[in-house]
Amino acid sequence: MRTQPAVECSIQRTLDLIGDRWTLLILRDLFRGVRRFSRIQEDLGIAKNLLTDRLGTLVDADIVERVPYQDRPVRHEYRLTEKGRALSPALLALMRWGDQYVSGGLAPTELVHDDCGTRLELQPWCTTCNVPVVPTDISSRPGPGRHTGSEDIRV
Amino acid sequence: MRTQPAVECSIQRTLDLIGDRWTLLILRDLFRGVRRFSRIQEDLGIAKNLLTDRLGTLVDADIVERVPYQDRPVRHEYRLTEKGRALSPALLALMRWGDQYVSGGLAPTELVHDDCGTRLELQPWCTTCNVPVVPTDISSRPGPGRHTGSEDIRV
DNA sequence: CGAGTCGGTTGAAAATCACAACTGACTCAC
DNA sequence: GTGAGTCAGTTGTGATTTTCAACCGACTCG
Repeated sequence: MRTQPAVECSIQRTLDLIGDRWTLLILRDLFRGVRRFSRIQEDLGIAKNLLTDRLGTLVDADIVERVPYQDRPVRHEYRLTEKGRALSPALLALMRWGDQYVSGGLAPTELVHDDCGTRLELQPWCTTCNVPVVPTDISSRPGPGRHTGSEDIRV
Repeated sequence: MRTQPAVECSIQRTLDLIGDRWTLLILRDLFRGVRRFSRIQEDLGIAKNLLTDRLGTLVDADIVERVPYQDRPVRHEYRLTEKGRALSPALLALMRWGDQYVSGGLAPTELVHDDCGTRLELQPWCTTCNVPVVPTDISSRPGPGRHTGSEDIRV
């Protein structure tokens, strides 16, 4: 268990929720359309009791919802909520990093823009200048949710 | 330990490397400029033996490098390599998600574009159409690194 | 009726983690 | 030159988590 109190950082808060060894993998399966307990379990090789526990946590956090897909016997599947779907940029960023640095630049799966078929990149975007922004052009500042004098992040 | 063989997915490969409870938090500290063993240790509240282990893994994976910052006694600090710095979009995406859904829309820390001060968003970008792309406009296809018939990802 | 499926629960063994104590190389104050 | 302090760890032990296998209940299908 974490001994420190939660710091004023959304990365920490996020990882406290979904940052364990299995949760992001479960979410990836849900994005892929693998929504049933047994399918996820065999796809990931996760222990059943852990999958029960992790899905419960995700449902409690409103990232995933449990919806019945049949009666007699009633059985449920797990679907991403809007909050869960909002994690797609994070998953995509992890995937693109893995493509470049773990899979040797050869993506096992590419994501493409429906309209034109172009392979998608993921980068910070400035909505004012309407240009992509590289890490060296980024600064940080305290936001409206800042309560204490914690340090800034440089990316 | 994972019982399944690594599947053809860069998310899984990435999470096998950095997807444990502490590693992304350590990387966040390195992005923030917290680079010394004892500073990271007290900032995160991680056990020292675990921090030793995680930093070793990151150095082995060439995500972080161990560089001396003084002699007598020689001491080292940990710096992100280019491979490590390339994780910034993933950290940023997790941070933005946390801002919106865990910190109640109030970001403790905002990232801004140096040139204009606009708060940064992170979204998939189509370099051909020169427009941001929403999840519903994304498709997936097997990429050059695909070896087996694994399933596609929908984000 | 018997076998099979799905979505779990339970219990025990194995792995991992947290915490405290200790170490080595060195500095700095006295 | 002794004593306290710092930094970056290592080691040992007990607590927590994870894994693995077995079992269960509700139901369907043959």
